[in-house]
Amino acid sequence: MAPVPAPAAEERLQRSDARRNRERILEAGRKAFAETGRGVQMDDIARLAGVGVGTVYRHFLTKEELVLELVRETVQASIEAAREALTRDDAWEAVEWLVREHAAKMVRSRGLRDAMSMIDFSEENPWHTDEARTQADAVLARARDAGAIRADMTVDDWQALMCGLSAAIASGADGHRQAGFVLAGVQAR
Amino acid sequence: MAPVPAPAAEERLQRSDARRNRERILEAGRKAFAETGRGVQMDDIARLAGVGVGTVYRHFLTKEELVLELVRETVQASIEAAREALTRDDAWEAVEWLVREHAAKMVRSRGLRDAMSMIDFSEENPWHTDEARTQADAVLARARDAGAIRADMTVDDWQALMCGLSAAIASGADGHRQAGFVLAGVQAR
Amino acid sequence: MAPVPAPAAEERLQRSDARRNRERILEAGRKAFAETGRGVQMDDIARLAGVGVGTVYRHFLTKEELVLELVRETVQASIEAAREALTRDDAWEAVEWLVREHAAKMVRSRGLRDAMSMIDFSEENPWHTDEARTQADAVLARARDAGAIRADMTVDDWQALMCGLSAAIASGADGHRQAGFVLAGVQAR
Amino acid sequence: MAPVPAPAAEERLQRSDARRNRERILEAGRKAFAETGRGVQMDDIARLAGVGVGTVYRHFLTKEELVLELVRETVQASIEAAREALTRDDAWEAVEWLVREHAAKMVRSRGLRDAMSMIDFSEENPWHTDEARTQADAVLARARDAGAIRADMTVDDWQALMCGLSAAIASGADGHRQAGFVLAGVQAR
DNA sequence: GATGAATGAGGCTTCATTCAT
DNA sequence: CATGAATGAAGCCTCATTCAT
Repeated sequence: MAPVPAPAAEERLQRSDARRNRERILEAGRKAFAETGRGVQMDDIARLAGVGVGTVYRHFLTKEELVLELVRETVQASIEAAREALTRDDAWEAVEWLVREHAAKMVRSRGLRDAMSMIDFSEENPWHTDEARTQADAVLARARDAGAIRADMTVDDWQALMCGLSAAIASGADGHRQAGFVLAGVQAR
Repeated sequence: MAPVPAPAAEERLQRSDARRNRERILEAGRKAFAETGRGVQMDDIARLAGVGVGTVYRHFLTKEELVLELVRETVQASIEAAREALTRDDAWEAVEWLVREHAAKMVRSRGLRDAMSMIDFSEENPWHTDEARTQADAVLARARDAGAIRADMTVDDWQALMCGLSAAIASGADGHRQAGFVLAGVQAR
Repeated sequence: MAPVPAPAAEERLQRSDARRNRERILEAGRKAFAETGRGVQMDDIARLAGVGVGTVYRHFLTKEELVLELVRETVQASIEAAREALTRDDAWEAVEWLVREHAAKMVRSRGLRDAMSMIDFSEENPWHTDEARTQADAVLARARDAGAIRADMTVDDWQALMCGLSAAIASGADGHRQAGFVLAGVQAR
Repeated sequence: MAPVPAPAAEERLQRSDARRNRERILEAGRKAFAETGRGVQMDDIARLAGVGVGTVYRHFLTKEELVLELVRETVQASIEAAREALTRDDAWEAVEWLVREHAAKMVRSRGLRDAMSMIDFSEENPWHTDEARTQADAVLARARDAGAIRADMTVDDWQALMCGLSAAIASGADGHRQAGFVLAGVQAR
């Protein structure tokens, strides 16, 4: 009787709008960090995204939440990179590719380092999640077993090295060269 | 050279007082950064130093000035470390000692990294001074010539590596291990 | 009286729907005030009512309108209570019943006091309408004439007393006891 | 040697300034509440006091702290009023004077009621302190023993009555008349 | 009509810096 | 010179209200 509109369709529409806005905000966040560094203000991000501040806060409860999400994306990409790396036949090449990928990512957005440093000691540091550590360790373990990298290298070592690499690049260094040093540092022998 | 007129006794007293205050403020700044990281407030530093904020501002025109001085000290120490390193007979040992010295310094005060990152792109970044670069290069050049480190390594590479090492340690990593990776990374072969 | 044209069946449906929604919103408003006090947000009320905020605004142009309606209901109930009271034979009993009724209502929803205080000085304070004052006065006049309550008591006194009683109860006091004090306060002698 | 200035004297000077500012802020708070009710903004209070917002926050950590202090003052006055009341020979007169004093205070600043309602359920509601309750009870106990007021009246009853009286007056009622009703309500018989 | 995402003015609070004592 | 109270611009966040779907 009462013509109930198919909610699924309608909801999905709304959601697609909202999802698009969310994406625009994250995109704005990335740009803003890249340009302004940790000094970014929520209002700036909102303006860049072309939405009101309220909308930013509808999608991210606090500034930290937004930053956290930005880092989560990076971590997620890192996890996927590790998976991708594992498809290589050569254990060392996998490690190499992983480092270069990370370096490339940081070169593309040096601001990410700032975002990362803002939550270094947050309870929910996405780098400390099981998945992030496990995926990285899969690459490391294979390389260790193959005798490609130092036998004593741990995930913690690895993550700290990536952190250092990020900082070096963020400070303006040449990503390719820094990646080279890191690789030479971890290689067996 | 220029014959500075001997200051009156009273003046000298004041000056020594002032110098002592300045030192206490810097010391407080070090502690404050170590404890609170980039969140330090001028009031905190003043309280730690046992002086009023006004006094802090008498010695340092702005917060950035104070931070800058903190970093300058680090850079100065680094310069002296390089000099000290050069007294070693072995070119590689000099490099090794320099890296470990830097790591040790950062372990002692992880907060320093925060101070350093606050002025990364300041016009007057003390790491970019001639003296800092020249001294470091002296150590590097000798090691390069001795075939101890990669032949293509530049001062820029080096400083970025130190920056990365600092960040890695600041993030909680084991200083000794990280230093090890850096050393392996720069070593020839 | 005025012969209203019978609305089309469809229209009537919509109206009954709308009326039902309106009632749900008011009910939600009551609950929300009871739970959250003056801190209620329009979104809370909407959620409680199971409708969107937009719907709340379709029925009430502003938050104040909604609150006003909540108070109007209370006032209306008070008017009807006065009518009911007048059916009692005993003039004092009528007064007593009226006070106890008010107290009971406030005990049931201490949040109402908050709603009431939000519009205390609104132009349209429903307590200030003729009907509210006249009905109350009918009870008072009879009691005055019967020598049951102080001869000098005005409607203004009465309404202020009810206001005070509400506040006392809202602050957590025992409704029965407070009603007792009010009654003793108005009784003749 | 170093001529240390008598700190006591200097400090007292500073403090007298600060104390004066604190007083001006409280005074401004009283006025602001009286004029604007609970809607007062910290900026308004600062402007009224002729100081910057920062100064307000130097003296009161949060808005609630300021409001709390405003209420504390009222409570303190109430405590002193109770002491004063006890100097009367007649137990009933003491009660009467206390009620009238409270009413007079609320007439002088109807806005106080708003301040009070803002912290009704705060953990530190100053009305709930031992001293406030004990002092009031001293007056009540004497009056109870003298048979001047209802034998069953508790401090809780009393405080709720004062709360109601405040609300009634704040709503615009005649303070003298309302006080009269309260007194009649508590009197024995 | 209903929905709820979007809006943005406005509120509270912080903190680098200034200045009267 | 030292002090620390005062300053106020600026940041984060809220919430009544609007409006596209």
